[in-house]
This record gives sequence, C-alpha cells and structure tokens, in this order.
Amino acid sequence: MAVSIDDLCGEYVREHRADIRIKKEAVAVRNVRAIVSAALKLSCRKGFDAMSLRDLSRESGLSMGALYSYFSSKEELLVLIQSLGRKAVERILRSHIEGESEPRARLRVAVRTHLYLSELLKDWFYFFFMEARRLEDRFRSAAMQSELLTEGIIIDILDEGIRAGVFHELNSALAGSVIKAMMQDWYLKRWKYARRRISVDEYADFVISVVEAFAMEPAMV
Amino acid sequence: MAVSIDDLCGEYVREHRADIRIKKEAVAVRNVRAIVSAALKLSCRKGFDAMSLRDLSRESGLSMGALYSYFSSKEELLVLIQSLGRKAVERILRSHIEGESEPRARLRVAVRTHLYLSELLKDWFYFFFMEARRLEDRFRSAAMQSELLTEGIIIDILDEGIRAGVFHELNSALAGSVIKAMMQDWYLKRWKYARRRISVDEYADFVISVVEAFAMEPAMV
DNA sequence: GTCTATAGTGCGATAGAC
DNA sequence: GTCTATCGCACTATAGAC
Repeated sequence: MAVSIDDLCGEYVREHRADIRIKKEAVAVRNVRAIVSAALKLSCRKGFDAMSLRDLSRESGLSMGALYSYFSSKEELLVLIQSLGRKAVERILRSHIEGESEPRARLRVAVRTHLYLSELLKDWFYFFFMEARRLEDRFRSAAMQSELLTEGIIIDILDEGIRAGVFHELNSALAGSVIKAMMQDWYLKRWKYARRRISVDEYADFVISVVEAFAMEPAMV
Repeated sequence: MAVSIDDLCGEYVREHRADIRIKKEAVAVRNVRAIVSAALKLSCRKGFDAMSLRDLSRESGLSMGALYSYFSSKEELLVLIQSLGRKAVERILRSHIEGESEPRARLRVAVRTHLYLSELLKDWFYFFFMEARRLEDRFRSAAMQSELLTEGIIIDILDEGIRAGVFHELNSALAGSVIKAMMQDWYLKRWKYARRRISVDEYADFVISVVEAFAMEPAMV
C-alpha cells in the first residue's frame, strides 16, 4: 500500500501544474509537501482556524509570500488538503476491497483496510473530520458524500451477505453507521489508544469480532 | 429528567454570583442563557474560533460591552460552557444508573440514558467534542478525564457482568471504547440520522442489540 | 522563486456616556 | 446594566526588491 504524504502531494502537483506558479516540479513537490505536512501538524493541534499563516510559514520554512505561490487563499489551502486526501483514500479503499468476493472476508478486509489506512494517514483523517464544517456548502456536501460513501461500502457488503445467507437479517444502514463509528474512533481518540498501548491490529481484531458477533448467524460464529 | 439550557445557566449564575457584575439574578440568568444559547448555536455551525464576539453580540441581543459583564475573555466563555455542561451531564448520568443493580439492565440504562441526554443536549455534546482541543492544557485534561469517566461507567458495568457470569469473558476496556464510540456517533452525525429519519429510540435499541450480541453468552441472547 | 515590508481588515477588549 | 465608540493588535493578502 504505497501511500504517504509525499505521494499525495506529488499527485497534487502533477494534476495542478497550471494553477501553480512554480516551474520546476521537484521544487514544487518539495514545498507542497512541506506546506501540507506543516498545515496538518498545526491544524491537528489547535484547529485550522487557530493556525495563522505566520505559524505555517515558520513551520514549513517558507515565507509568507512564498506560501501564496502554492495557494491563493487560506480557504483554498483547506479545500486542497480535504479534497486531495479524500480522493486518494477512497481510491485506495475501493481497490483493496475488490480483491475479495466472499462477504465475510470482504467485511473483514474493509474494516481492516480502513483502520490501517487511517493509521497510516492519521492526521489526514483527523483533519477531514474536524475541519469539514469549515468548508463552504459545495465542498462540505462533498465531505458528507464521502462519509456516506465509505459507509455505503460497508452497507453493500452487509446486504450481499444477508442475501447470501451468511449474515442474518439486520438493519444494514444502522449497522453500517455504527461500524463506521467504531472505525472512526481509532483516529479521533488517538491519545486514548496510545496511552493504553493498543495496537491497530488489536483494535481491528476487536472491531471485527464485535461486528461478526452481531452479524453472523450464531451457528457460523 | 429536568435539565435544559435554562437549568444549567441558572445553576451557573448562582454558583458564580461573585464573578458576575450583575446584581439582579433574574437579569443575569436571562442574559447568561441568551449568551450560552447563542454561543452554542454559532459554534456548532462553524466552530468557536470562527464565531466572533460581534456575531455573538448580534445573536444574543447584547452589546459587545454587555457581554463582558458576564465573562472577561473569549477563552473564559469557552471554559464556562465546557465545564458547566460537563459537570451537569456527569451528575445526571451517574444518578440514573444507580437505580439499577442487575448488570444487563444497568448496561441498557447506561446506553439509553446517555443517548437520551445527548439528544436533549445535542449542541452541548457536540461542542464538548469539537472544541475540547482549543482548551488550555489544564482544562483539556479535564475534558479527557470526562471521556474516560463516561467510558469507565460502561467498563465497570461490563466487569461486574463478567464476574456475575452474565457476560462472557471479553476485553472490557476495548468494549467500553467502542460502545462510547457508537453513542457519540448519535450527536456527531446528527445530519445523517436526521436525514434518514432515525429516532433516538431506534438508535438506542440498535446499539443495545449490538452490545448484547457481543457481550452476552449465546445461550442468554 | 523567494524574500521583506506593508497595506488593509476585522478582531478582542475597554473606556466612558447614559 | 447597557450602550456606542474606539484602541491596539494580529491577521490575510500583496507589492516590489532581489
């Protein structure tokens, strides 16, 4: 699963060559990386609003003026980080789940992949959640669609499993919601799980066991 | 369960008579109510940072100057809302659970009471979660303690039930975490459940069914 | 491309009239 | 008690030197 801040920033620069004033790709990627990395770090501490561009300038090592070569307003920077990361996450999540066909295995892979991905990109996921309401309407609805999309993947798997008789009759919409809630807790309460020395694998195993206890026919557990 | 914004604000005024410059209690309660109510409304839309005191002045109907008769800085207003609401919530939650003694009933009451309370005080709960990281260290650690306290209530009930043989052997700390996560989803994703016309009762029943499927011995489900 | 310096804005907070 | 008026400051954003 080759995905990191570097990869995502490289992808962004190549897709937005026209909007960025910097000609050398290597320079652009390096600086975008520094900016996004610094912005995530500072925002996750105190929030995007509380982060001033002076803070961002200091943390990223670029001057105020240089920052504006990469985005044209603070709002645009917010949208950049949100949409860039989200698109990448959706793509990766989908590609991993497609490998499995049997519902029970698909459900396990979906939960585990989501947790691994959110572990790898903790700051991004936290940022998506906490800063989504600061977006303008058109971008916020994209964020809501994204919440529903991830959940929809889970719901589809559950419905498939019910039809196949692997899972018993259950409210798949509500089940999808609470499964998503459990997965989100991993990156929303990092401090708690870190303090208790719970690994992402332990957490994944536990969530899967809860989900299966509820969804599986007793005879198959 | 007599608890509302009015009750909490009245309680605050009586406890902080010394700090508030207004002499008439009736006036003070009315204005504190207007301020807190407006602050919650505005903060839950765009965040506490994004809410200016001019916005708050407009929404509450008090002038900038008048606002400063009730708090001495924006930071103090944040702490006021956080600590006031949180203390009240903890007290109410504890008092309701004490009524039950049998582990299974206690668990059901704990989940249901928490959900009802978060329904009644949606804005407060949302505010606690989203604005906690803006607090100074000493206040933020109080917020973290509160997260652990609510979760601790659940964990204690689970441990009791395991000892009594009502629940099977399970990792009660992890179970407490994910139960808390499911309960929190109710007020963190209000837009989603409202859109789907899910009532708090439906949600409570569902969460309880998930928890019991996992925690109960198969024979007792 | 990146810098420094600064323009222009809106903020939190306060003083003083009523 | 509450208001209006205003202060000083920190912010976003930009202009112009290098």
